[in-house]
Amino acid sequence: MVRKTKEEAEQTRKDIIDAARRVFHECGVSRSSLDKIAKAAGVTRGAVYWHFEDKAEVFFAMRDDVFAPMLGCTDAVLYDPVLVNPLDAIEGSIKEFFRVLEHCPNFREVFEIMISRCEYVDEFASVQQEVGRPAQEFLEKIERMYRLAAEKGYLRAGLSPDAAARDTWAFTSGLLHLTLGCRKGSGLEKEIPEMIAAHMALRR
Amino acid sequence: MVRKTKEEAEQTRKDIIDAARRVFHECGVSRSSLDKIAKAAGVTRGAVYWHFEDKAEVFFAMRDDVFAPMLGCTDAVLYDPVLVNPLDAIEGSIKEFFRVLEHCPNFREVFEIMISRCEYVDEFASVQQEVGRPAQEFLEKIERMYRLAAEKGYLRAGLSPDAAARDTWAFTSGLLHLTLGCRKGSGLEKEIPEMIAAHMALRR
DNA sequence: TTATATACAAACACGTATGTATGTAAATAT
DNA sequence: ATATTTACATACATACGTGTTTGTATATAA
Repeated sequence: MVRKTKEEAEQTRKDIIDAARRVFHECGVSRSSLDKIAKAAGVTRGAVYWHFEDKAEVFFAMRDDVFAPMLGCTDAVLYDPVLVNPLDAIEGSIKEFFRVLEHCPNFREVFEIMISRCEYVDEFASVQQEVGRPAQEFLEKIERMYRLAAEKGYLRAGLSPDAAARDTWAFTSGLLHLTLGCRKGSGLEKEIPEMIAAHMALRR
Repeated sequence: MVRKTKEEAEQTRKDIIDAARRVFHECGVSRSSLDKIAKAAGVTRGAVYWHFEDKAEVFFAMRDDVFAPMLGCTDAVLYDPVLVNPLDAIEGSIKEFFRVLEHCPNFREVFEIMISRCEYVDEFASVQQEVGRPAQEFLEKIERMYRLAAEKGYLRAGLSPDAAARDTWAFTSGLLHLTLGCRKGSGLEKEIPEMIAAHMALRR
């Protein structure tokens, strides 16, 4: 049998994305040939070329699958109305981010691919810009939260909300890279929540 | 003429490393064929294979060329006896790191290659571990400096030196990735010194 | 019910990267 | 002065990845 129903076809599309994530993670993006991916998904390159233009499009599909849900998770905490102190919201959302990263292998794999298994040149150069946008948005979100915290009197006296935001921004980025990159498997994950708590304690 | 003197041969070796840095930076490591590198250096692949085993060895040679000098630069400030306050030493050495990064294109290119133009799999998987060691050493160095600062009474009361060190560690890593990665060319470089100053001010 | 579009598999053509083997002129050792 | 390395350039064989084309059985539309 060759022809599949629409639902079956949609499933193979998902299978390909799933396989791509595994192969990208194991071989790196450039060494992941479409044939490897196809075989990992139990199909041939024909199926891959049917569903996607080329490897870059597979990559983008894989990324989009986890990026939006991840933002949803953290924003849910960041804007949780139960948290009256914006500093609690910031701390909670950053903790939530790393909690998801640790417990959801799919998310973790995609982030690891993007951080240390992909070369940002040519058709992937744009990825860096696209990663830059969420990073920029994160900065703007916590800037607003810090300003709110300052208005409500929760921010330590004498602290500039914008400076605090940029510091937290760099801290979070560094923590992400350290935990997924060079310090992977060093037990750093266990210390992350207290590092975040200590970071926030500095500005309370 | 084919045969060169020892000095000339050493020069072509350096030429190859120099060309490799440029090509790696432009094309990414995986798409940098040895032929591209050879042509950029004005030689053929024969010369490259004479001086190096394979591409990985070229990569490691290129990296070693800048890593040691960079550590020397930052340590010189970190252990400068003129700076009696260890917090000044920490602030100075981090600022020095980013100053060198901004003003020395060679260093900058190598760091950009390692951060966003190389896939850490297979023969390059070790690179991540090797990058992890300097990162670990940096953490230990500033831990000692923060403890010293605490002993001397320069550290803000109630602050744990180790927690402060880990926070600074993540902050520095994040700043590096943000300035070389997704936020490149966004004018972030100008703000770096004041971000570092603000970061350190939090613990004085 | 027949026609057509779909969802792939299989085959083809092409370029490109790699490692190695061979050739060679000049530097260096003897 | 001759022999032997050295420092490459050139040529060869092989493998691999890509994009495209063709074939085809079946789902779906008409």
